[in-house]
Amino acid sequence: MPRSTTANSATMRDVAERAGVSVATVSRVITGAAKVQSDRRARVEAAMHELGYQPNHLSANLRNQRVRMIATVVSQIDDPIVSELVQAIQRAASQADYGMLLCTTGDVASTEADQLRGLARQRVAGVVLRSCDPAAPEISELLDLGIPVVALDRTVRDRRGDAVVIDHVEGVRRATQHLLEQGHRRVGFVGGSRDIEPDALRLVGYEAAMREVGLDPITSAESSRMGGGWLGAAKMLDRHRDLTALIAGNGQVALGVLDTFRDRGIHVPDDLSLLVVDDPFWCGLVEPRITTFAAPVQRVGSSAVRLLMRRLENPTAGQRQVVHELELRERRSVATLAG
Amino acid sequence: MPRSTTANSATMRDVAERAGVSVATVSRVITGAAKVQSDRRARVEAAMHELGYQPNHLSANLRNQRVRMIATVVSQIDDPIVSELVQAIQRAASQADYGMLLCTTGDVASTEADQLRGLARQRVAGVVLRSCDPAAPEISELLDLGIPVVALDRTVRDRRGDAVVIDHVEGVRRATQHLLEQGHRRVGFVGGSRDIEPDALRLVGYEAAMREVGLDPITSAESSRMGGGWLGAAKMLDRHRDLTALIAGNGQVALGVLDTFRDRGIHVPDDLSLLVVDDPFWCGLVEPRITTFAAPVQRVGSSAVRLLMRRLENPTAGQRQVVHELELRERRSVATLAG
DNA sequence: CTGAAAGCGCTTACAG
DNA sequence: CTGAAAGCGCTTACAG
Repeated sequence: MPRSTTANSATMRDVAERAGVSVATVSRVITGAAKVQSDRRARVEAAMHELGYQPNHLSANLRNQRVRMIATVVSQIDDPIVSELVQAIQRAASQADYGMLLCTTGDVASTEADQLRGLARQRVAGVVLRSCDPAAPEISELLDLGIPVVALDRTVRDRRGDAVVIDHVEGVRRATQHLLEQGHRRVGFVGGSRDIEPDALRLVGYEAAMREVGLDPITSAESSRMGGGWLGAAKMLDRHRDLTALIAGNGQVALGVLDTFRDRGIHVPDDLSLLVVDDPFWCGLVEPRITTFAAPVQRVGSSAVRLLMRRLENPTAGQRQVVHELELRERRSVATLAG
Repeated sequence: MPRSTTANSATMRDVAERAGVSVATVSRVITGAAKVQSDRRARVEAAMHELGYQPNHLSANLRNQRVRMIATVVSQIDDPIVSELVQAIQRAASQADYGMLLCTTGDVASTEADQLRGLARQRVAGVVLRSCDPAAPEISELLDLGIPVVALDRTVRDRRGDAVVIDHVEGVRRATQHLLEQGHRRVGFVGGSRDIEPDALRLVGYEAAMREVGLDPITSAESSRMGGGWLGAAKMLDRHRDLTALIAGNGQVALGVLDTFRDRGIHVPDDLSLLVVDDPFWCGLVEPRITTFAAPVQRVGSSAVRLLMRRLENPTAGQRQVVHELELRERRSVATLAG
């Protein structure tokens, strides 16, 4: 008869009694942390089976002062790029035998702070943070508790954490150069909000490339969502009728840009060339397939988990930063202009 | 000087000492579970602040025998429908002050079993399960432990759990009727795999609607992914040259169907009408915008969390099932045939 | 290799 | 309203 107070749930103690061994031995069998005589091991395994024993990690967590879970904090996941990223993180975590807690912030700093505070209380093993508030004190509190934080794609002020960096400036610089090489001169950049770090950096990369060849940048930065792309493209096309190519600063904005194109009956690439930064799945499926410059999202996600796991194993390891570059995925949305 | 053994982390005991009260009082202040004299309360709050105290849920979890986390188990999230669903679940959980653990199974039964076993060990508060193996014994083990399981969109054999059901049969029956009402007779259904419950049910709904009016069903069920739609549509178009409309059985399959259309230069809706079951965001954005029949995904997600919360509050409540219907979102991909 | 025992940091019945 | 104490179910140094 189990003595456990939790309804119909055997404990290690029940198993130990049934197998005629100590709870220490049962624990050793389960964790595999130490050798146990094979006949005792067999008795323990039989007892576990007979009792339908399910280990209770709650107590192990307390004892070990850690949960085998990492947290991923992002704005929202109903953006194909983000869900691809989260998926990659989840897979990598799962392979390392860690669960993944998903937190969304809607890019609202106070929500992010709430989430981070909750993660501290839960003592998650680590957090992958695509932050909207680099200076949040909650980040430091996590670090103070010994919970590693990996900054993903967005800087964090507290420099104790590792980081996965995407080189947006250089990537978009090269993206712009790609258009210039195809003979385009009047190239506009419909970007996301300047308040969002990667979007701001992309704008910088574009401007750099244009200025390097003595051209005036033509930019818009309404918002990082679809509506911003729609509005930005509309205004830009009104003001600059001689544009031959547009760069959409991210996947959401690109959807809006395409909407504007449709409103006006603009055909890609005959009327206007289009290059998208980021490569959501639909860019490879629409007609015409869209040329993109994109980070290797899967690898970005697994890098983050790798950094986290490394620090979990060695909390005092030197601070590390992994940089990923954007890569050209050439498709059919960019026309080559005659000399 | 804190006595805690965990590095630089104050415990309730440290707070109690500093405030000159018992740990019980500190606990009462934090949980708000009982009244505390206001001056003592103030002392406790001051002490917490001075020590930078962060409550440690690990111990509370053990004591309470539950974590304030629910788990969501789905195949993968890089499908817009699934990420929308997961997002909705995450939001609803967050509003109820629960965290959300995300598990993906790739629709592989053994992976799902592993995940469920892990959730049992972690003693999550509840699980929202879009299962690929209705008969998995791990589901019963969760229920045995008193962990509520809500079956989402896919049946679970163990009938102790609540369920959120989507009425695919009736929905697709009506979708098919919608096409018939527009004058179509030769309507094909490019569905997902018959091994996946919702896809199988959708096929049934289509066949029912066709037979009701004395028409022969024309179906394909290659796989539930994009490739299945591509192949299925190609074969079907080869064999049935007189088709006037196609139904794509889910969003992934629809992408493949569109690929086939592009390969063959088929224009929607002039050459062929298209109706998609499910409404991933891109259906409202492509040209022409695609008419769909879809479940209210947000509400499906929040229903699941509501059922879970209800059962958490009252574990012995009667078993409940919430049914959602597919709704028509009429756009421009279906032509009306004369006659 | 094995067991008795301490302890992880909370919460809550119990007594006052 | 408050405190002392038990206990949640494990893991692991310690002694043998």
